[in-house]
Amino acid sequence: MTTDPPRVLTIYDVAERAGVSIASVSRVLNGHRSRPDTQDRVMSAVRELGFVPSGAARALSGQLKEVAAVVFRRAADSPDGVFSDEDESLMFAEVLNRGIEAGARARGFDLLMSSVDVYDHSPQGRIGSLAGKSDGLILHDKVLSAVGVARVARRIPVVTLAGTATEESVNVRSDNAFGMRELTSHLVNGHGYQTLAYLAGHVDSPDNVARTEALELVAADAGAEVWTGEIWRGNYLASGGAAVISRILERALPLPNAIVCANDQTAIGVMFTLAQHGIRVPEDVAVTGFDDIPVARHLHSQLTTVRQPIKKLGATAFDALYALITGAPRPEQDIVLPTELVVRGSCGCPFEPAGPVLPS
Amino acid sequence: MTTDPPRVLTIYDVAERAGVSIASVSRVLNGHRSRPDTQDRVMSAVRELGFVPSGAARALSGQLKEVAAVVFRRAADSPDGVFSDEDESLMFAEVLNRGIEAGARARGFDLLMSSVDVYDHSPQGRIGSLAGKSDGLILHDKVLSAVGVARVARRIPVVTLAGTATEESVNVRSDNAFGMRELTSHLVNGHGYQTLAYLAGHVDSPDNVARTEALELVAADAGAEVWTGEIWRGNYLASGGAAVISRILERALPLPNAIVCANDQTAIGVMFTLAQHGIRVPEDVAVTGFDDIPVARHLHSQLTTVRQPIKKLGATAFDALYALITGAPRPEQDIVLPTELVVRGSCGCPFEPAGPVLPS
DNA sequence: CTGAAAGCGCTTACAG
DNA sequence: CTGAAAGCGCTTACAG
Repeated sequence: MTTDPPRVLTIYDVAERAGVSIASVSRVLNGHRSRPDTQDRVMSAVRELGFVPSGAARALSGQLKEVAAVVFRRAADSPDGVFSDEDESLMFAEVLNRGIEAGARARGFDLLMSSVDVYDHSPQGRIGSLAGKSDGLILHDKVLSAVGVARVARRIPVVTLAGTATEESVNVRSDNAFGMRELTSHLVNGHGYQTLAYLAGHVDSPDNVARTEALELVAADAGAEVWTGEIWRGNYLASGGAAVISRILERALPLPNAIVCANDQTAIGVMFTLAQHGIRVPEDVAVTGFDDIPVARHLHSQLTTVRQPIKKLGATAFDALYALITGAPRPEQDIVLPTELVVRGSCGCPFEPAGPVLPS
Repeated sequence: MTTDPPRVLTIYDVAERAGVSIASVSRVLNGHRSRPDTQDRVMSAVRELGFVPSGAARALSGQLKEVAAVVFRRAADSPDGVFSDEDESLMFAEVLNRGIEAGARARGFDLLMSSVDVYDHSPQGRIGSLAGKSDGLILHDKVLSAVGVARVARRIPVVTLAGTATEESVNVRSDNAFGMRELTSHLVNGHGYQTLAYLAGHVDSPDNVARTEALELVAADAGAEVWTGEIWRGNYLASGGAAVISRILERALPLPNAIVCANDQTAIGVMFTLAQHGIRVPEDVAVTGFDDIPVARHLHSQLTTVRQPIKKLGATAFDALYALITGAPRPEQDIVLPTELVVRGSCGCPFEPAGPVLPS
């Protein structure tokens, strides 16, 4: 019946109300052994007061913050019209984050999300600050160099996605080589295509390297040509894929039998630009993707691609981080999840949509 | 040249290395007055050591955590096929979050993102924990009841989005009434439609209430009928819109001249289901949305809708929260941003796409 | 099982 | 402008 002061509550208030010491309150709150009636009194006091412990104080006393920081790159709004809100479509990174979220939720962790601009070449500051606010870091592809990762990983647990494992950090990726081998084999052996162009992602990303190599290997085996090089260089974005095709067509360069895109997003740009020029997929040229992002099945024509278990990749990354944080048995340094070829229409296979697709 | 122990660095290490007291280190780090040479020595030590201050300790000493928590609802995967990864498309909430992020970035804040399941009716626990880890909360629509908001807002700064302002919290919303009046007037006065159905969102959400009222008012003025009621009740999701239309058609109930959807996402489901049944938009029935989410312009037919400044809404919410946190002059309790009618083809207007749209 | 007390790593009056 | 010291709100050996 007394009006409590609007001051923020501490464990002392709870202790006073429950008639016990702050140590007991702390123990009950953390589920340590204590007499049932002590528990009751503390819990009642907590409930009546609406007490919420200070995360900062817990963390300072050596407890976990129960926060994992996730860092990813976000494209600045690109200037060119059509794909200018490319970053506003749900792509790979977003699905990945949902997977991480699912993993985090299961452990009662919250996620500190931090995007760094594509053009920010020294996100060290941001990442340092995140390290101070979290128990561990999950870094998407291309956020930090291997050296940068190694440095940060010495201070705080780090898991990279589609990166490279270091001495101290764990990497989670999917089996790019397997997926690309299956896809390439389908194209050259299944369809008999003789010329494949590889529309690359960031040339130095491990994913991109692995995909190129697998493609070239299988194609060489089957005696098919692979076109690569400067002009076929994209950036994992739809706008990049569109730009490459525009350039090719402008210069009236020949098209291959199939354009193998580094990822689905690139394929979206490619198919769009081809359509603009009246070039039909797959009749005039086959196009394939990589990832199987949700929109892939709503495209025209429906995209043949390699499915990565995107959400699972995210959840696995969190689990690995959690193991690192809690000092559980160290997870493998390089965790590889399986991929799967998904044949739809854009490779030239007859394809009947399994169900209705979104109106478009 | 000595190997430092792998122990985590503190301000004491920096002080020792710089040959000053920890107080001086703290001052330099926080940009307070100090002699240039003190600054230099401290900064050098910080750099050489790679020191990152403990967020927990700063927070415990009464400093800001520089973290804002954002809570939003996320639909659990719905069981029905077509829209089952509805939550995997970039919709309203995601764009809103990007706006919040932009605002936060400008102030050096990080965002603790936390989604609560649609069916979680007591997210108190999660929200309590977030309150302990952040300087303030931004709550999306329908996360907490007004009473719940009021309670939390007594402990920590709170800004709600599309909610209701309380004594302690600030609300940010857009001008639903204005937008809906414009839209309705366009339909009844511009097109002369006599019957409008309102496909509702969550019946008790303030947005939904405001939209219904505005619609009914303008329609009544023009002598047009508005159909509402149980059968026209949706849930802001595409699957909800689809379900309503399916039911209507199953029972062979009549269609109105125009279906005014509570939001764009609902309209997507509506247009999809109409198309399935061979009913043409806008020839057989006009359809409109609300929000102008990015995909709205890629739909067939292109959606006439009311544009909310979604990103700006998010950024404004953060700014209001920041004002609350820093004790700046208190922002208005109810901040209202303008809306704008966007006429495209789905209302029956002749409409020539301004530019190319995504292939589909 | 419980309480008194030290300690986590910072910030900030308070003297100087 | 600088340093010694108190204090932020918890957790956890250490005694009892």
